[in-house]
Amino acid sequence: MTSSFQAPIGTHDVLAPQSALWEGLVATFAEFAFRFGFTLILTPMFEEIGVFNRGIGEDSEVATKEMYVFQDRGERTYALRPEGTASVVRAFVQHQPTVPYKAWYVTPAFRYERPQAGRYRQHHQLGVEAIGTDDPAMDVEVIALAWRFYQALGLRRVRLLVNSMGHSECRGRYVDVLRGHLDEHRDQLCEEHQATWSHNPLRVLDCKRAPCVAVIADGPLLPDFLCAECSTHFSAVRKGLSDLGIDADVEPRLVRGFDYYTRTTFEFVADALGNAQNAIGGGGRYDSLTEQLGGKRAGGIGFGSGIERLLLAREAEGLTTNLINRTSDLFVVDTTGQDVATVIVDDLRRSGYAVERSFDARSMKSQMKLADRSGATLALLIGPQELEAGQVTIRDLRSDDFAAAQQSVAREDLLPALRERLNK
RNA sequence: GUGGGCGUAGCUCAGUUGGUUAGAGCGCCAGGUUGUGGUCCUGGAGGCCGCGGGUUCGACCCCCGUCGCUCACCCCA
Repeated sequence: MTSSFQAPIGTHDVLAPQSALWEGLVATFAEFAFRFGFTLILTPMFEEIGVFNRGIGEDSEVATKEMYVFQDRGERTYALRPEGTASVVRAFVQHQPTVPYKAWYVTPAFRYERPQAGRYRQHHQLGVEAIGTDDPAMDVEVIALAWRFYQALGLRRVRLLVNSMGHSECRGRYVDVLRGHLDEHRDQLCEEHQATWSHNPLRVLDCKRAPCVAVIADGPLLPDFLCAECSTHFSAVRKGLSDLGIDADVEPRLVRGFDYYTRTTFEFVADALGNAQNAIGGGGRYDSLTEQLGGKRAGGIGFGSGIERLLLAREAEGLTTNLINRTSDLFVVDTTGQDVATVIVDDLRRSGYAVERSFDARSMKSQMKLADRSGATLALLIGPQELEAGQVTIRDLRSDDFAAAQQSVAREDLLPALRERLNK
């Protein structure tokens, strides 16, 4: 079929009924964020390119080959947001809200990649940031929010991996030793990293290719290089998680794709997802990002979670129930020209019911069919008889008993009758 | 960026060694007499067979290109 336009590569239109799953997910996350004391933040979808480059690292995979960069008519260079954190931190630096500043967001994120299962050029993230405290209890709170949220989604096969990157000094010491180790084995690295290992040795830890994996396997481990303070911080985070009954596997080779992380880093892996795109969320602490973006020092921690992957993970775990009800309560069938329907539908909606109706003056049979398909519990029938008598016939669409399923009431008695029938 | 698979109705797919008006199921619409859905029956709408070029008397089918979808590597959500 020839169609003149279609959604760009790696992007998707989401229509009902799938979109109802999104509503449920976002609503659930909003509720949890609220419970945990986070307020909503909205920031622009694009920023000056430096906002992203400085934080995530100019030589990171995302910055070098995945960002959507463009110039506007004023020749300013902008980039479409590739992730959620940088914009929030920029807004924090700009507005200086009282600390700790705790914000949640839901946003599209853009990365120019070859699409595949669980990876898109536009994907969507739910996330939080808590800025202005170094307290490990905040790390615990942020991770707990994610964990409790996943539980509420019904996900069971999720593993939490944690690590500590230390602060700049201990990380610096580690990088020196790592660099030495890589230098020793430089010829054994994968092709790409033979050329680039020296520039940013931490990237090699992230490499999935066999040669690099082998070299890293007997290399130095980050947690062994933590200073006393970072080590204490990391212990406090692990203890806090353990106190909450949240199992965390320390993964000493876990480094994440963005350079801004310090101390705590973590990732949530959905084992139900068989493919390589099984990370449903991740995050960490970024204690120097505010300074990198021109502000005063303020420690922060956050996480982001991909909506598409959460939905894939739910599907993979066989979780089919939606988190929010998106079927109508009532369907109004009117064969008298539908002027009555217009008024009754509005009345009912003002009373709080979810009400659907048909258009184009379809036959009764046709309207009943639509009523059935709408999923509504009850149909309200208005034909010439009801119009004449000032009545409405209530028909239970979910009952097999034809006689018991139907009842006619006066228009003024409709609301009480519905309250009884629907129990709401 | 590299590599594999695939593009035929809204969806899932058939389509016989290239042969005339391209099919099915589901979905959609309308009927099955006098106001009733979920089952059943009948009928209907809906396809430049992704696009462009080539081979051929003739192409959905073969060849080339292109665009797109999809999966994997890599990276990540």
